[in-house]
Amino acid sequence: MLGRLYERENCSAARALELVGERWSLLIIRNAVFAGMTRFSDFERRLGIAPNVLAKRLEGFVAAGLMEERPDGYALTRKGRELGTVIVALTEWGDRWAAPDGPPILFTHDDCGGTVHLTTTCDGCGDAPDIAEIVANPGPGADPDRLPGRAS
Amino acid sequence: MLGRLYERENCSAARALELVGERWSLLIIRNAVFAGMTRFSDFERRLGIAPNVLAKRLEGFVAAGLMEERPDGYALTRKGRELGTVIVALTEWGDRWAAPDGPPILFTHDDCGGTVHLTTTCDGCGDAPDIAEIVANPGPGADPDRLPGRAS
DNA sequence: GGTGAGACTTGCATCACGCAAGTGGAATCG
DNA sequence: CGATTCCACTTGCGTGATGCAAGTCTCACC
Repeated sequence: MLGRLYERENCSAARALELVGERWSLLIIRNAVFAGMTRFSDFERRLGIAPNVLAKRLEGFVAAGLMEERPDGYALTRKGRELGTVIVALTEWGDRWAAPDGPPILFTHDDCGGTVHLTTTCDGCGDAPDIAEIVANPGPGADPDRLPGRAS
Repeated sequence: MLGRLYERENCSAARALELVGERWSLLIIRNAVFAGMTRFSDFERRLGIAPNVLAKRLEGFVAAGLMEERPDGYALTRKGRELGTVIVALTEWGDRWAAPDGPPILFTHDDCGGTVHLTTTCDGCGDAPDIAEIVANPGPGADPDRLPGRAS
């Protein structure tokens, strides 16, 4: 968890980054979600992360409800597991723009073995709008004094 | 750009985090993508970010090809704009798990005004698999010595 | 010319991360 | 049973990152 929060931000992405925006956090979550990792020494060895940093991250995940401490390690909660979507989004972006040798990792559907991608879906017309066609608007929890910018 | 890279990681998410994993980075990108922000002082004022940190971030984004410097400010490239998907993913996660007052921001389709969500799509069966049904496998750019974990 | 705004730069203090060594407990082996 | 190994951290310290405040330079406007 970030030492100094993004307090002026009325935005769920900022809330999310307050929990997982520190160095190593999303890589720990990635290993938990997609490699089924639970044990301290596995995270430490595989990531090459310092044990004091890892301990602090895991403690923060437990406090934030992303993980629970068990006798055999740290288990993701549903809250924590659903950060998998963020990992997939990062991976797909990285595949497209930062993977000169092609995608190192492919996400597949456990049931049928098909390749899984993220897509946008419009509830109105059913299209899959490009990012350039998506605009941000205030929602039910909006605080007019704390908008990220010209969200109009 | 992270001072110390995730060199042992053969994973596009890690490559992405090397570019945008620092404090403030994704919030800057968010404001650029969804609020059309380009000017230094707007980023600085709206985010409450220190000018030396902001200058360093923007310089890094230009070097990484996420933005281009223009007479009127910093313009996103396509590479930079497509990080919008990551912002949407973070926002949706935050809406679900960290927005007690409801979603502050709703993403809508510019054309029809419908609400936009991210969904998974399986290329094999057409379903929208839950995260728990998605597994990570080595892809074309995989280096067997540098896998995030039991990616099998 | 004076003023104000924008785009940064600089200097310094505090915090975050990395490294290495260490501790304590549990399990295994001879 | 003692020695060894492994695991889960903790501790102390140095380096790098961030935040704050003041500053400089340039440009536009009056």
